[in-house]
Formats: sequence, C-alpha cells, structure tokens
Amino acid sequence: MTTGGSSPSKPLRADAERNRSAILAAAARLLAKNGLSVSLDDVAAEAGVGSATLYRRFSSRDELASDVLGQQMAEYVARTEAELARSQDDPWGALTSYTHFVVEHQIADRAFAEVLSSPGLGTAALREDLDRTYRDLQAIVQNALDAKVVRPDMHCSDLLMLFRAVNGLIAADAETATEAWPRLVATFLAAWRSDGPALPPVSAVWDRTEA
Amino acid sequence: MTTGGSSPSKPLRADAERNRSAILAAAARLLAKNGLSVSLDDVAAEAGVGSATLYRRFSSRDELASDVLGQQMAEYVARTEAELARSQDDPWGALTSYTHFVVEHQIADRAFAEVLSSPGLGTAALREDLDRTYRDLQAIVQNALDAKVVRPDMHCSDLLMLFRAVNGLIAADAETATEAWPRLVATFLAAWRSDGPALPPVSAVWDRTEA
DNA sequence: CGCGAAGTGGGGAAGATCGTCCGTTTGGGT
DNA sequence: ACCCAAACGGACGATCTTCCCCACTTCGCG
Repeated sequence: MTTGGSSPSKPLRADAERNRSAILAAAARLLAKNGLSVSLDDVAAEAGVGSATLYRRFSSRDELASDVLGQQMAEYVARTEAELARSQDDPWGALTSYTHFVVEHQIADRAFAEVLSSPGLGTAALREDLDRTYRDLQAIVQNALDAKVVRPDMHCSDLLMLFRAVNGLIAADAETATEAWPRLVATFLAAWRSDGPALPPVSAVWDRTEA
Repeated sequence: MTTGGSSPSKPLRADAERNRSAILAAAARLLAKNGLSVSLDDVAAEAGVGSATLYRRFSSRDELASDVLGQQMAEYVARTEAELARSQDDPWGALTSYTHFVVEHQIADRAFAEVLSSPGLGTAALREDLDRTYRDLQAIVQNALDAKVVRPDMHCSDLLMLFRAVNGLIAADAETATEAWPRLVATFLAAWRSDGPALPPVSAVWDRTEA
C-alpha cells in the first residue's frame, strides 16, 4: 500500500510513483474481474492516466501482469506453506481448508484462476512460485494419504482437476459461480473421502504440470 | 449425408446443394474443434467455397450454427430419452452411462459443450431441445434417488455442475481433456454414491437453468 | 523561477472479421 | 447445341479492437 518500496534502481519522481501505484491497483482490479486478457488501454483509463504513461512504466503486458500477480502469489505461497505445516496434525482439516482457500481465490480473481490452470501462461518467476506450491500441495495430499483420511487411490493431481473444474463454473457464469462453488468443492471432498470402486488411473496428462 | 432432404421450399440447383452440404460439414468440423466463435470466413475456406456462397445460404452465424447443432441435438435428445427409459430398470447404470455419454459429447464437440453450459447461447429451438433433455435428466436423477442408489441430497443440478466442470478441463487444455475426463466423471459418481456428510445446499443459481 | 524530465491524449498502424459487389462460370431446360 | 438465370468466388470497404508513438503541456526539483 503505502510502502512503495519497488525496485531501488532509480528513484522515481513523486507523481510518477503515484501513477505507477494507480496503474498497478487498476490492473489488479481489472485482472481480477476480467482475466488476463484485459486491454491495456482499459487499465490506463481505470487508473486515470494516459495510455502512454502505462507503456512507459511497463514495457509489455506480461511485465504488468507479473508485477501484479507476483504480489498476490507471495500471499498464495505463504498460505500454502501454512496449510502444509498444519497438515501434520490435522491432515483432513488442512486438505479441506487449503482447497477452500484456493478455490475462493480463483473465484475472486479470474487472472489467478487462469494462470493456475494453464501451464504456459504467466512469466517464468510466476511458474516457479506455482511449482513450489505444487510441491507443497503434493505433501499435503501425501499426509492425508498416510493418515488414511482419504481413499488410497486419491492423487495430488486430483486437486489440479478440481481447480480446472472451478474454471468451468466461472466460465459458464462468473456471477453465479460465487454461489455454486461450495457444493462443487464438497462433492470432490466427498469423493476423496469415500471408499467406492477404484477411480480410473491418473492419466499421464498431469505429469507435465508437475515438472 | 446423401439424404439431402432439407427444406422443400425451393429446389436448389445441384451445385448449390452440394456446396450447402460442404458448408454444413465444414461448419460441423470447425464448431466441434474450435467452439461457437469460429470465423465464417474460415468455415468457407474449410468448405472450399467463397465466403459469398456461405452468406448467400446462411444469412447469419446463428442460422448456420443452429442448422449444424440442430441435427446433433436430435441425436442427443434421442439418446437422453433412451437412457431415461432404461433408468426404470437400472437407475444407476442409466445415470452413469448417460453421464458418460454427455461428457464424451462435450469433449468431442466444443460448440456443444458451450451451448450446453451457457444459457443464453443458441437459438430458441436449440434451447427448447435442451430444456426437454433437462426434464429427462431430472427424471433420471429422480429414479436414482427413488431407488436409493445415490445419496439422498443429490440433486439434478449436480449433473449440470459436472458439465460445467468438464468445460473447465477443456478450457485448460482441450488436448489432455480427452484423457483426463474419465477420472473427473468417476469422482462425481463416487461422491454421489457415497454417504458422507451433507453437501452444501443447491444454490438458487440453478433455478434459472431449469426454467 | 526556470528548465528538463515526465505526463497527456489524440491518432495512426496492424490485424481480424463481417458482409456485399460484380465479373465470370456453370447448370440444365429446350 | 444454345442460352439465360442462377450460383460462384475473390476482392473490397466498413467496423472494431488493441497496440504504440508523437507533438504539445505540465509538474516539481534545485
């Protein structure tokens, strides 16, 4: 917020710094509402600056997007690690609350939802953060498996499948998805907890996401 | 194929009829692969005709799309009613095979997937067919509920939720979705069959879809 | 208070799609 | 075999969207 740390490369003039913050805030708002495909002109308008100002500060759409998402990703990583720690004592509780957290995040922020489920989107630094959380996610699932609080053929990629499924709800109707998601999550959790017939094997599809 | 029935309004010249069929086939192919947003120029190119020919036969994108989807929808309606009939004797088998059928259809045809999950898309006639199948779907679920082969708080809108979820898989990566969907379907079926804690209530969101 | 750095916003370029015009070709009835 | 009407197709203008640059203005540090 008022920190304004940013990079110490060059001390920005007061109004320039103000505009930079306004652009970042506007971009965050529009990215959350409309996804990664926002028009840069729209961002500039939302921030109340000319489009030229935006292009001077951020050389490309990717740079802007990764600046915005980078901040949010830090929070995401932290929360994931917190749940992992909790997972030792309460594997089921950690699994459910982590799942809820991520899905709520997806619902609240379309750009996050898109980056989360589409490998190839986002900058390298972003993907690295995501990979890191994916390793934590694997551990959370492993703890649940070890504690036998989920069916033995559950797999960590099932979480990724849920995250993609949530995107389907959002795409169909972003408005109503905010009401509909809890039942979707509960359905997955019920399936993971149940001991019905074996699920089809995890396809090799998910390997690429893990790499 | 070689039937060429169409409307008896005006006997089309031989080459005109041939082109009309080529356009419909090309449109079906591209709609299946790329969804409803295909460019009409692309359809014309795929059919090997000029764009003017396409516009002469089909006054609008909607007319073309509904002609193509109308045929497929007939098959869809028929299959749904067949499963409903079967549902009397084998409620669980009908539910599972119906679910598999629809999801396979979604995977194979993106335009169908989009129309299925986005009320407001498609022509009135199309929506009517969909509404009809939705009534059948409700009956299939009701049979399963009555036979107690699914948990008592299952709801027919859960099928719609699954269909939207499948779209999430397709959107993330259409290629890999063809491998990944069976486990998604199995997860839902496992949840419906299980008797875990109650699911969150069905939100009012789905009422509109039912109307 | 003056000068240079930064900002402004309008506008042009590029890409995509839509839908129509018109010269040319082709079908098929006689 | 002939000939007209119907159909063809490629190209063109219009519209839309987004990206990015240029000439002019304004701010604020020293």
